[in-house]
Amino acid sequence: MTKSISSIGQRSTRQRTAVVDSLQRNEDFRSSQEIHDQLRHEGISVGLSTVYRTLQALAEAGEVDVIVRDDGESVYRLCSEHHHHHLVCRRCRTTVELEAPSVETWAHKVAADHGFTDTTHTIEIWGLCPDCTTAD
Amino acid sequence: MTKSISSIGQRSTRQRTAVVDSLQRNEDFRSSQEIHDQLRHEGISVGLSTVYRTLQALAEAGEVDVIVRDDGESVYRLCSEHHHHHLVCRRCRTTVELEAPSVETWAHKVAADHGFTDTTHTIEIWGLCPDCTTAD
DNA sequence: ATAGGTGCAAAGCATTTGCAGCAGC
DNA sequence: GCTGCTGCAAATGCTTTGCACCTAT
Repeated sequence: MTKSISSIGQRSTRQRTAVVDSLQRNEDFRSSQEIHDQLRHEGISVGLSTVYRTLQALAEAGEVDVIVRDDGESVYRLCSEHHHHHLVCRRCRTTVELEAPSVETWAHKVAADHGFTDTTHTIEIWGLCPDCTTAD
Repeated sequence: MTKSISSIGQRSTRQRTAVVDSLQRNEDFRSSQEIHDQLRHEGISVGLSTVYRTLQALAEAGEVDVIVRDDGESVYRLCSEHHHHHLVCRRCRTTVELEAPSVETWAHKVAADHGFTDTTHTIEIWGLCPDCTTAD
């Protein structure tokens, strides 16, 4: 299970394990800095650059989902094995994972119709979750 | 026609006119810096901060579309009067404006199903346009 | 005349990078 | 012991801000 995760790099280090562990214990998208902070609070000292480098490697290896928030900060989350999208609370960041075969199909069809190749897409839905709606 | 554009701020200045003009003459998404560069090449001197401030104001007024690129840079484009999405060439930035009523519906429905309120969504499709595909 | 706008330079942030030291293998 | 990994600090790149000057009204 941790097997596939350690598919990045050639060595298993305390730092990488810590970052991956942190990802595994969290459902929502978090930035490098947030992950770094959490580790620090847990008493685990890992350099910020190492966190960045690790997340980057994981993203390249396809082990994590990356989305760029409206403010330009990149946030990461371990992803399930297949493509999906998210419904995110803009206040508390609660995240619901969505599957949308019909939208996938639509995206590829539309792109193909216009002669585009090698397509990818970004679909994110933002809103207020039930709790935050009530909290108003 | 320029009327609605001048809806930001209280004064009509050379600089704002220049930025809006530049937007009107371009179909694709461009960053503040790119717009600033273009104006400079046209011999129009406008401070970079002014470009940023103007685009920000336009975005707040809903006059332009903003999307955050994968690298975290914000890019702007005058938007038509209604909600829509984009198919963008990741190499040359050619942009096709899309309308997708079915996807709109899907997004709102999915959000509502999970009890989310006040929802918005981001849908961008990236790929290589026909020209750039051929250029390989 | 008088606020709102502008421009510069400095500050802020997230992220990347160079390099010397450290540690898996 | 070699090589990859780490961590610091400095650098980078986009964006924001403070502040004095300018200018449309």
